[in-house]
Amino acid sequence: MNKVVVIVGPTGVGKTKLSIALAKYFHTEIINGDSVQIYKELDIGSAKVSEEEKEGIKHHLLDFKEIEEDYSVYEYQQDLREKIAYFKEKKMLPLIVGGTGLYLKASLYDYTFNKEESNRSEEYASMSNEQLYALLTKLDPKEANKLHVNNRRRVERALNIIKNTQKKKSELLEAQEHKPLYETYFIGLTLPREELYKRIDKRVDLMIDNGLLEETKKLYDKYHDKNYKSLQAIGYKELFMYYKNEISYKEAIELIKKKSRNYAKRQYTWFNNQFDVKWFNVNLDNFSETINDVINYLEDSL
RNA sequence: GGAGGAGUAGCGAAGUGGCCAAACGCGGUUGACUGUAAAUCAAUUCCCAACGGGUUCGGCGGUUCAAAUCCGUCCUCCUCCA
Repeated sequence: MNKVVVIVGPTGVGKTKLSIALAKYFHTEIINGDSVQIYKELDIGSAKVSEEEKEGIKHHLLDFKEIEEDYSVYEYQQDLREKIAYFKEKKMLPLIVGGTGLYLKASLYDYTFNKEESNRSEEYASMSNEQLYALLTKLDPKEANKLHVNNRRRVERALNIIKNTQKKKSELLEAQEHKPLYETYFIGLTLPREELYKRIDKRVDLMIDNGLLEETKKLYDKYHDKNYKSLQAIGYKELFMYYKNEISYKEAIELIKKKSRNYAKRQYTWFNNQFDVKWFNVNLDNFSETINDVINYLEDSL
């Protein structure tokens, strides 16, 4: 089985910095595992690596989709697997850096998506949560049991799958084995919660200093009448609300910080419960020590 | 110095004798996750050896079978008049 290294961790711990060091050490390149950094034009707000920070290391699956493109796990899964194969061919260690749990899980494990699944139907729009849930309970009780009535998005999705494939979603899932496809080493970076939150808050202020307002304003002028999902990302969504005069500037900034903190927490939940992660405490005063710890661990394990 | 108003859980804010450990919102914590995932959703949030118990509603004291709610007093804050 192919060996793959994945750097995970909440937003703002220093994954990017570590990834560059590892890429240099292992003479390899970096594959992005973040659902937002995939998009062009979302640079500052998504904390995308700058050219300078890259230090000449090549990045894949980064900054390559247009804002208006509808990219999802399905495409990512194909792209990432292709990349891993490409790395193998080049005899390079696939080094993935990312925070999007589902994208990684779906790609590194044997998740199967059916082509017909994707079409979304509008016919449910007028139905209440309860009605939708009742319908799902009738068509696929097992799936309904896993979902909460209020999770409308998921309930609708299950109904669409049943409609498009003529199969129960629960059956489609049960047919899969969820086995890992690669010998994956999950490296996790972590910080005490309070410390992390402070860093996240500070980083948002820093983004503003680095021109987040200019970046978002430009996007707003271009796309404000569209509803692209790429622009639902933290930072962009809130600033758009500000430009639309729905909230004040101060509220927007506070919201961005809060959403980022909430997101970091959700990332922990995912990584802790979905992957077998080897965690490393980040040494803020001496990051190279953290880098060394990781390298030592990988040298012993790989 | 005088007149009025206010002090409720981490914050905001209901409640004005029993159904109050105290609505609701925010924030926090925990969790779910197979095509919107930086999304969506759920649970929990005074303390504990927890289907039970212990302490709360600025402090102290009182009335009452029963108080966050009534009375007295003290403290703090706000507005107005001097």
